[in-house]
Amino acid sequence: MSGKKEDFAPLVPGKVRMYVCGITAYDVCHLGHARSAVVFDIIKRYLRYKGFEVTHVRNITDIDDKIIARAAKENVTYDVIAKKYTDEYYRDMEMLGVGRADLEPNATDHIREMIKTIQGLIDKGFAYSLNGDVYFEVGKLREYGKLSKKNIEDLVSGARVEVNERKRSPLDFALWKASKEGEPWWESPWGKGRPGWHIECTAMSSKYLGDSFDIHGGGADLIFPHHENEMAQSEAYTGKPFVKYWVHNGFITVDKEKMSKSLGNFFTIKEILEKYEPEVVRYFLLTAHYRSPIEFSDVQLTEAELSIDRYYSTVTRIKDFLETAGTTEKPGTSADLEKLLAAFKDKFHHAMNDDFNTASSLGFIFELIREVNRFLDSKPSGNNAKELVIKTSELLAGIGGVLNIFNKTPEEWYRSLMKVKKIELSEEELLQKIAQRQEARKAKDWACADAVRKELEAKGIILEDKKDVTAWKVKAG
RNA sequence: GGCGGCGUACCCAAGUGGCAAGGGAGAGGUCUGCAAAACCUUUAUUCAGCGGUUCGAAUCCGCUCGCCGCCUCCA
Repeated sequence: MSGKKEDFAPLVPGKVRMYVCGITAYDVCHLGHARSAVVFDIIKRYLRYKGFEVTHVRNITDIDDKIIARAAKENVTYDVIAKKYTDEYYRDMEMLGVGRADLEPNATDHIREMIKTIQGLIDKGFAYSLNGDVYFEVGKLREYGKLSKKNIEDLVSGARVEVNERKRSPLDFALWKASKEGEPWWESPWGKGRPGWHIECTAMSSKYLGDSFDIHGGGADLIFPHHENEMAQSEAYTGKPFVKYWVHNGFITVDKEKMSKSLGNFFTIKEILEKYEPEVVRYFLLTAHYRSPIEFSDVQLTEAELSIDRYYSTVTRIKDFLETAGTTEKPGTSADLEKLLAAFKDKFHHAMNDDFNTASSLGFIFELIREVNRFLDSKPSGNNAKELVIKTSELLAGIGGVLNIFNKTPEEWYRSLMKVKKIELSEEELLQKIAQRQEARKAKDWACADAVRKELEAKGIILEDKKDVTAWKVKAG
């Protein structure tokens, strides 16, 4: 609310109530929707990891102008559209590792609550009805504009709002809209109609989280008018502060411009997942701070893929070491690794405590990766060395668990890459080629061995010769 | 016009008062039959520019330039 970072202290100690604006189910989701979902998924996971009991509500708007328009165009009822795109949404989210919210209410299941809130606002003098519509009277709320830091005069003078002559002010916004011919409707004290955009969040958040709660989130483009109006309604209705911390994520940009439906410069999640592994997309979204804009490009996604590959390569190396390390105690150069291991969790917590700095956290992960690689390069052996390496891999997995990345085995990662890169080669064929090459290598027929490697490389497969075996992986990037 | 944000190496990016994380790319090296991976060295005496505050600023203040967002549906 202050527009600054503040120390976090929930209204009820140990419990966090969080409401995040979900989607309007009228079309498939693009990467911008994914960012918002991933950001709040991380916030929830981290708060839980820190021991808070989190109640997360994420609504789905299943009735609004765009849904109605789409339904009319496809000649189906609005609920068919809403259902279809809600299902698509869940499919996308699951791919990206975004968990379900605790409560995922639909607007149309809460018409009664909304009507009650609207009636209350009328009774308190904050709203008025007009030919079956009901409007919130912005001028009645002195603090209107405090979230988006706008004042009413500026808004009025700059108003590009379509003027409805009968509204008392052009800024007054609809709580209830009378239905036109052929539109879906619900019975109300003001006649047949449907709810305005903002009222569902007011009604549903108070139903599930109470009049005041801790965190309200959504994309930065929702600050005005949506969240401003939502807060106006809620505070006018309850007389209590609505939300303690507003959290808004920044945009995805394409050529520096906001990715959006209206500009048409968007990429759907589905499209992107045809070219990139889901984990790559999630990782990419964590490489910049959640409030910063993040530029979408193939270069960025490719770099994310390379980073993840570096992680899994190291995991493989760790696994090999644990399987083959001898029992003779040989310490290796472990000082730097031990130092970092000791400090690692604090560093991670510090970064995440500071407004969920995932980019910084990822940096620490790669510092640790380098240190463990250095340690392994020093050819240690024995149980102490193993323990250090085990501790490292547990730490890495633990952090990965909080961010919900790095949770595959390297084999799963490479299989997944094979699929997404459409490499037409079965694992069986691949192993056959490798065996063939091993024969050649045994016979020191280097030309033949190199030919096989070259052949596979052309298909996107990299071979790595180890002590007695040859491992394969998919070329990242 | 009002409000808000951003500008850090070749690219991405963290850092918001005490000698500039991390990833990618480039160059050289170690290792290897050759590779790959990994590691090492190297690439910002400097953080858009100009002033100011301070023992000390990328970090605070002021101005200038450039880019973007919101003010209308939008994650």
